[in-house]
Amino acid sequence: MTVIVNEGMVPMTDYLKTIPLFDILKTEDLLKAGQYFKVEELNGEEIILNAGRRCRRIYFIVSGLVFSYASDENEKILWYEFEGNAFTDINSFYTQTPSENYIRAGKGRTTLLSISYENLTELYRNSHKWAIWGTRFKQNELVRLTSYYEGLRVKDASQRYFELTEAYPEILRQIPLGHIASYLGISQVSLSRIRAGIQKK
Amino acid sequence: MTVIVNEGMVPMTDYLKTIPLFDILKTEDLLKAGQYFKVEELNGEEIILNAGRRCRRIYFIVSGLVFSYASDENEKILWYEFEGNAFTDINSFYTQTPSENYIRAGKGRTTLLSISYENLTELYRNSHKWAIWGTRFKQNELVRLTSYYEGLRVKDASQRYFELTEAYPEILRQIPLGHIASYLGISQVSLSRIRAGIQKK
DNA sequence: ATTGTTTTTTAACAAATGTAAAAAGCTATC
DNA sequence: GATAGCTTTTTACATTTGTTAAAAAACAAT
Repeated sequence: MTVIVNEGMVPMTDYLKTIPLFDILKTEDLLKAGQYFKVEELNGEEIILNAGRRCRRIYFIVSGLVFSYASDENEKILWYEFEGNAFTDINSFYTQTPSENYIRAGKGRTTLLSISYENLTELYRNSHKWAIWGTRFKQNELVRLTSYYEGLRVKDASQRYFELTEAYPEILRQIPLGHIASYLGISQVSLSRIRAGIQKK
Repeated sequence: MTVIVNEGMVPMTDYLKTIPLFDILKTEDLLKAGQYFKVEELNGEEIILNAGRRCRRIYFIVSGLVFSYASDENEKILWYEFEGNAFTDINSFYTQTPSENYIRAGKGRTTLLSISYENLTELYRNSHKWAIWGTRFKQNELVRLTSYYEGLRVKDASQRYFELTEAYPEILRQIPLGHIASYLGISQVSLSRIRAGIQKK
């Protein structure tokens, strides 16, 4: 059950300031944008976006985690995202067309900030500062995407697994191994083999 | 040998107008930016970026084609880019750190527009219009990257090969099959098998 | 504790893919 | 048109990886 929290009680800028991505903006810029953002809280593994529907919003994870998976029979995990980062279905959101993927919250409590495509575009049009933020933000997204996907091409699965466990040791313990395997682009059996150290080196 | 052509002879706006990506900008905006861009012409398979060096510029392909490959022993092809599109080493360019990959021009003649990271950032700072263009441009890049890489995860190699040959039939004939195989994420032998129709379906 | 449920590992097998090397096909040049 | 050099296909083999199924382990709950 989606719950929209703290309407007008906690200032929106307080929420925005919890997200490092907004660090380059001044308080006055955040104030200008506050009206466009929404806070919501999810409990359990709720679906945030259904395949076939247009993704209307981009989300910023205040706490918890979120993942997306393909709508084919394998339901392959496409992306996992953690606290402090942004999340959306890139294709659906930026082209405003129906999505081929699902987005779901992880177990436990998840707190999200979000803004609609229309409002974000409007923000860029109305504020030079926010437009510059937009170029910076999307640069970061490009770098993150590219790092992940080039890694998928250049590194082998066990290397990627060990990098992942080093980067997010605690978070990974909350995620079923089947999902991690899928995220790494391998089967759960292969991941078990890697974990067992059967893999050379 | 890199040749910088047409210094001051053909107005830069004429070059910029050949790139569809700049369509949303008015002539006055293009004029404002003309001084920042450079035109160059390459003959043969010249190296545009060496691994280990910082990628200083983002390129727009007026004609010809360009590709990047990893600096590991396999020299895996990471990306092919065609006429009308932008090209850079995303990690190196947007973080201004040394690159792990090479960028090279394809065979034949290649004409490129380019702008440095510093000048691009400056353009965003000086012009709200260009900053908005920047958000739009990077959105497109995000969508293109995501489409390609999600395809890599969800579709099998033969499906991707046939999609590629449908999209760029003439261009593919100029590219050695080893490169195409690498781009598709498979070995050249596997690609030969696909082409021979050994593959089921 | 014991039972039931879920997650993870193991085992056995089949299928796909890569590697290396040889063969065939092209292109260009003398 | 013969030779050399390059690209592509084929062959044979080894390895990896996925699939299915079952066993084991871990976790919850009564």
